[in-house]
Amino acid sequence: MNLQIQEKSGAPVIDLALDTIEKNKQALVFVNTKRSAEKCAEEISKKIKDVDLSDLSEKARKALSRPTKQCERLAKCIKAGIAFHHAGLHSKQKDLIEANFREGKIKIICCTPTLAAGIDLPAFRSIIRDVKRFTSRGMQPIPVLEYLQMAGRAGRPSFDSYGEAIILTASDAEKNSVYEKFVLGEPEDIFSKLAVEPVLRTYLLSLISTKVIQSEKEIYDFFGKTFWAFQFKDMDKLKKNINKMLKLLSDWQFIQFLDNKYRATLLGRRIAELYIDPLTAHNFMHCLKKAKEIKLKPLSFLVLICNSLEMFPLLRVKTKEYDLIQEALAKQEAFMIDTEPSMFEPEYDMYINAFKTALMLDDWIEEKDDVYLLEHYDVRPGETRAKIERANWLLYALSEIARINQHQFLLKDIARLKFRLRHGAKEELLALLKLKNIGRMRARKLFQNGIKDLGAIRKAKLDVLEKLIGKKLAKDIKEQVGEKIEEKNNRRQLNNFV
DNA sequence: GGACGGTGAAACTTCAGGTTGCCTC
DNA sequence: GAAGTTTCACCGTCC
Repeated sequence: MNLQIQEKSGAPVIDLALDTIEKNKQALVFVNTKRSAEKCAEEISKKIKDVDLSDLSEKARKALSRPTKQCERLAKCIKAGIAFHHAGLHSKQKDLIEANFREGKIKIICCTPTLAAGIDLPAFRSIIRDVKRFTSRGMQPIPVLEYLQMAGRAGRPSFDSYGEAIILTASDAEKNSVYEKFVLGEPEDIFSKLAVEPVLRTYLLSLISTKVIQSEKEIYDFFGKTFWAFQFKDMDKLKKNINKMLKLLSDWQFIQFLDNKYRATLLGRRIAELYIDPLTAHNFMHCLKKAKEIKLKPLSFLVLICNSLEMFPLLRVKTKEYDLIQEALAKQEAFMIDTEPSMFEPEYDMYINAFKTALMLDDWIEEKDDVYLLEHYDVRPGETRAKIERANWLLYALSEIARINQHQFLLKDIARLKFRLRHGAKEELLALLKLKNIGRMRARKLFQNGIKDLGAIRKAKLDVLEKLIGKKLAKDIKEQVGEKIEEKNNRRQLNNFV
């Protein structure tokens, strides 16, 4: 098909976006980095003059209690009916963008592959600016499967009879190769992930634990029927891999071999239930043994959990901050449960990244806000939330492992940390945070005004509370601490403020 | 003559996203 | 590998 677009800006992406809007249609622009998504949206929005979505823009700006630079930038774009979308956005902002794109208010979304799959957000055009992405092996073409996902966003069944998927290239040569690879090319074969060690050991333990497979024969039979075996073909090598994992699981005492049957130990069963990598569990156990000899603080636990595969991808220590992080690490060394690898070992990079990630979480529980975290760690609200959730799960797993291994003295500390992590608050707010509808902001406000626990709420005058957190909420928390407030008001359900 | 501001080239820096789980402290 | 950002030299303008 021949597509003629008026050249206006010198940048094909912008021209295409403007053309789409002129046709009164919508488009998704796919780029390969978060930074590019933001920049691209910004550039397009600069060209738009006659649109003013101020209300929507304000909503996006105020999604967090204090707007980050990212919020400001997004708000500016949305004002012109353009948005960017990537994993760094807060979920409130993602929802806002998606909903308003569906409604047709937002015309263009510049995004990373977040919108390629999973979410049903069709547009008239899919504009694919980048078909290469940085990987550990340098810049690599994206898989054909991924191209198909992006292209598949084009064409809204209820609005258009067809859609347009457009790849942008820089030269004729590139145009031809891209056409051959993506448009004419076959999608890649799918490869079984069972071959990856962490996955294999996790499933092996899980299957033994649930008694799906117990004898050696059953184990081989089961895995022999998997897609992995079908693809891999070499059953001897397969058995070797399985045996290696079985030995590891036995050495770690997660399984036992009795009467020709593998059985999960109590510990192994719990680990399978927790669904963490047995290696992570083993490392937790190994480190907890040393816990008694070390003066522990929240950061100790945070580094321990960050230093596991489940926390990937970790925050990266950037060239400029390398010395700073290293210095911080040296200062905290005495509190670490994990043994720090030597600087010359390959694990050191992961360790220092884990340490940085832990520092970020440590600042979060010291009530630092998103603005601070973005400036100091280059971590965006969406990414922070994802890390917190993951850390929460791992802390739960850690406490379960501590319990089973008779480290009862640690349970309280871990539970407190978990609670603090969930709320992003200092220890002193713990009592107030137990109230429904009271998050770190409101709890801090109450605390600063001398209301420091549930008893203080009981004693506090209603009008004092009302001034601090509003009428409805004041009554609500009074009732939560067991007082009855006479007034026939509809009780409104408020969202949790975390 | 010096402060200031705009411009552009060169030097650096950084680089997607998704899933798993439990209950309460 | 390349986009995006930062840095810095250079030049013109204004007071």
